[in-house]
Amino acid sequence: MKATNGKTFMEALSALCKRRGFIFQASEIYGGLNGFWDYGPLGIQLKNNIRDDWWRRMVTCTPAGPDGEPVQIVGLDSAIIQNPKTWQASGHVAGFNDPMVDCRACKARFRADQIDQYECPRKPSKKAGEHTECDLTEPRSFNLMFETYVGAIKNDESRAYLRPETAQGIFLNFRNVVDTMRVKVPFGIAQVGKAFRNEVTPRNYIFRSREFEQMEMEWFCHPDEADQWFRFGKEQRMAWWRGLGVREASLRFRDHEQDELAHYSNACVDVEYLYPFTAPDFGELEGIAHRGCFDLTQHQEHSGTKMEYFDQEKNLRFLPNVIEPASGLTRAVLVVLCEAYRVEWVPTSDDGGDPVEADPNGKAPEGYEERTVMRFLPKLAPVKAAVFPLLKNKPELVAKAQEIYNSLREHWPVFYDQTGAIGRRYRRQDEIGTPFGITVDFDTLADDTVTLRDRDTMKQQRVKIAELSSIIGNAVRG
RNA sequence: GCGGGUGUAGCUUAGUGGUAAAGCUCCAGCCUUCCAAGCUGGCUAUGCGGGUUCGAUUCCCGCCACCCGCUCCA
Repeated sequence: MKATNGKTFMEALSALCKRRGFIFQASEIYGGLNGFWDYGPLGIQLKNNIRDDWWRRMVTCTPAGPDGEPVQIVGLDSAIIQNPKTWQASGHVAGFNDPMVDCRACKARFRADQIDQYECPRKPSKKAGEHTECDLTEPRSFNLMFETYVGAIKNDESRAYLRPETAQGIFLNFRNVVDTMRVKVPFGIAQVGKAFRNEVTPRNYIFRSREFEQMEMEWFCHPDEADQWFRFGKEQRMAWWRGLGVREASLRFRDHEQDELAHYSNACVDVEYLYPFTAPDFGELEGIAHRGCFDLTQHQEHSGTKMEYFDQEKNLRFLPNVIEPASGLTRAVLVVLCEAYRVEWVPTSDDGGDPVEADPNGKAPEGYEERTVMRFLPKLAPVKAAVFPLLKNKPELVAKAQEIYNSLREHWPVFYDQTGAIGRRYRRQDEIGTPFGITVDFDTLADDTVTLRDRDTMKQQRVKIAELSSIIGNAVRG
């Protein structure tokens, strides 16, 4: 996929992200480290804004459920390193310590040293590998989890793992939350945090990295209601992605086939996005899984702690089923960046109309010039507004601009810039997606009005200083 | 993990077995009454390590990173 000047879209986007302080290669001065990324001053602001929007939707301002009442979801922040038995119970350790052989044909996985004891899933009468369609890989070790050692002694007893997903921390605390929060099934527990996977092939910028951030919610419900909540979660999640300003045509659902379901899952649907590097195909963005009672059962068996829930009203004791929407926060950052990035041609004359999307293969026509702009929704923009004195060598303009800047930054991340020509300052803000430019000129000193410049249309209007807060506030609330 | 390609400043590109050049960006100053203007000055680069050589950014080897295919992807 081409962008401009022969560069691919992703090259142009990652160059902007570096140039403007969104995303840097981790330990860049040492040559980097494959699969790790640092988020710069604007990147962390953007990431936090997405995270906060998810948290608001998931925890503090949940949607109404089928009965019209808001669904109940509480937050959690569990440890990255848990008792290693956690990962034995969850199934993450199994198969990691021994070389494994996969069958490409039937997706089955066998221990290499015991392969003659397995039956081929397709042909119960035959051993693995004996069927004509069997397509076995070489034995390989899968060490998807990062290992570390707890305490001073490094041995098998002290070995622990960096969590490969945040979900298990939620299951471990199911009883704690039920016992302390007066929640009733159905309810959910949401968590945002780092997860680590020693991926074979990190690829495609921040799409698949070895350290990443997840936003997961485990919804606990009665088994009879699980299918209904699965459908509900599916709709809610798609609505959230659209609410980030992602174009409808760039999103779709994809149901998992029976043979690609993970070991814990009864059903799974992916929200997929049309990534520039997968186009014309879509790529995974979020998974919504029906996990049945797999996890609570496993932890109940391995820990000996009862995970059953007792419904007082119905006098029912049962092991809840779990619906899990699991998405990558860092992947959401990538999607928002891809959606926002535009190269446009803007008319050089005042009455030339609105900016138009640039032809990736062409030069700007006569009367137009090129600009790069990040069209973030105001609620996601790292910086909400920039304040400029029209001229920096006029102390009265500078003083007034700084006064406005200082009052606005009480409420939002706001930028102040007095360097260079005013047009140059607007364009700088376009590149980081600041929705509003506020310029203090000589009229300001007379009537307390400023020009408010819109990032997308590049149009300006005169507004009272006193109105700025409500204008920006309304836009940011969306 | 396999194969191919690429590594010179923040970006885009020069160039050389012997002092690394330019434009844009960025910073400072001057100027400037609304969309990357002008003038002056400034910071900043041969991915890392070894070898050959009097001398390596240039030639050779290894590594690292990135890109493109495949592979993989709880």
